[in-house]
Amino acid sequence: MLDESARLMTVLRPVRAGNAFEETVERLLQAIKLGVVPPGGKLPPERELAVRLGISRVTLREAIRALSDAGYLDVRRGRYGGAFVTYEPPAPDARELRQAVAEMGRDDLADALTFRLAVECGAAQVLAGMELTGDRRALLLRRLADLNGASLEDYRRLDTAFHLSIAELTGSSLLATACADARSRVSDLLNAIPMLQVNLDHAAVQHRAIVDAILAGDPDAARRAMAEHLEGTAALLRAFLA
Amino acid sequence: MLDESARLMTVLRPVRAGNAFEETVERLLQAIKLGVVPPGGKLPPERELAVRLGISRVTLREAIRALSDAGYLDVRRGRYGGAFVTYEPPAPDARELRQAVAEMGRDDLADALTFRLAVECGAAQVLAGMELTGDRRALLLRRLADLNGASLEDYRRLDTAFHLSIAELTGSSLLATACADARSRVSDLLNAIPMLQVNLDHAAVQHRAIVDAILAGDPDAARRAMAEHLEGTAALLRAFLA
DNA sequence: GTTGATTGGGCTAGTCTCAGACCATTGATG
DNA sequence: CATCAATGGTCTGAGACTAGCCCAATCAAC
Repeated sequence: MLDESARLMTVLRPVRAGNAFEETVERLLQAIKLGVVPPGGKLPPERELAVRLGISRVTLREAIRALSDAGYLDVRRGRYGGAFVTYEPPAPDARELRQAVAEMGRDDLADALTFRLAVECGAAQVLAGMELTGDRRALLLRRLADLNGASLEDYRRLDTAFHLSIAELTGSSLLATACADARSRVSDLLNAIPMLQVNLDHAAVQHRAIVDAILAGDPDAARRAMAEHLEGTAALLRAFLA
Repeated sequence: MLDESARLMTVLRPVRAGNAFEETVERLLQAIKLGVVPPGGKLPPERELAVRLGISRVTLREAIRALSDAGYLDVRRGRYGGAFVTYEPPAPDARELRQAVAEMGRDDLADALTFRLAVECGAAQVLAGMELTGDRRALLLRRLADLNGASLEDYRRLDTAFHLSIAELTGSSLLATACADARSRVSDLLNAIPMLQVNLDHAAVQHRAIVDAILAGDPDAARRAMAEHLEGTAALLRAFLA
């Protein structure tokens, strides 16, 4: 896998991850699990959502039906109806963690963690190297404050929001997409990690360091702080698996 | 675009970039332009390639036909036949550069450059943080030597090979894919930049610094060297556009 | 030469997906 | 209580895509 053929594997990979139905289910699940549409929130109307996703209403409805059957959504008819998110992240549980890893495969896990480390550090570095308007600085600080004031129930969702905001603030939608993808690949695993106060305290310090480095315009420090933070959670994951 | 709806735009984006035919053309073009299949080289047989790309042979043949009509491929029948790459990167030309940027849009260009900066710096950082076997160290050095000994004709292709090797060596196929995608988005622009000896000399020094930092296991230095290198080519691009 | 393996070229029946139209339900509003 | 706008539910005909099969061309090996 070290020779020229590695590049063939990379570029000549499947054009599509599955059929339209499967890919749509995956995308909606990403929106739900990342908390883009929070519990109790409503997806956009079918007609609008189908246009956004670039698929037909029929296919979208099949996907919504599947997620409804699986208990992620509650679909209601009539005006002020819609598809409401009923999914709440399960309580952290080391047993579920081991199962989730088994489903995913250890190689894929390593791949996902490496990918996440690279793109999130890259985003932090890039953002720290940009000149930021007051608006953007304020948004970053607000996300940090939201996270620090979060209940245990909201913590994961606001943590996601904080991390994704860093990528979004770079203004690169490709980078934002990559970070969202990276996060959703490890989302189930992160949710399964018990939230101990010690870890939350460490995370808060690290989050603060990341924001400080970005606002100070220090790409090196931002990269280092983000790397330290992500390595921390990756180490937690590995610890629960050993 | 700074509020919650940014995440809706990111996650609820089109599920598919186009139909199977279009996506296949795009993928094959990526393989050709990145030099994964070099000029004179042959694509895998249709039956095998269709399986790899996860599409039907009919769709693949339509794509090959389109690229053949456009002059990228020469298709020959019979045993030892196949689809041979005839495309050679056009000679650098500032006029073509301006046109290529116009086709792509300045916002998309900024997006692509930001994305590339983030993922390639991330890859360099991650690789520098790993323990590398002798094999892998040797491969990296060989890619560097190949590049330094390249003719002007081969330079771009071997430069691509060098950069992509860094991502591939991390072992993360997600990261390798992201870097290949980033590179192909700016490939036409890079090809249009005149290759002046001064710039090549600068690049050689920077490539050396990147490899040294990676082999020394210094993620910070690797990130910094890669950022400096990429900012250099980005600056060249911007200069030719101003 | 003849042969045979390999490769592109082409056809068909069936499935997936789509666009668009129309129906059914709901609940705020007058 | 009647209305009506917004939303999910359903159907249909057309086009895209696929799997599988067989044909045609080429050329090394015998």
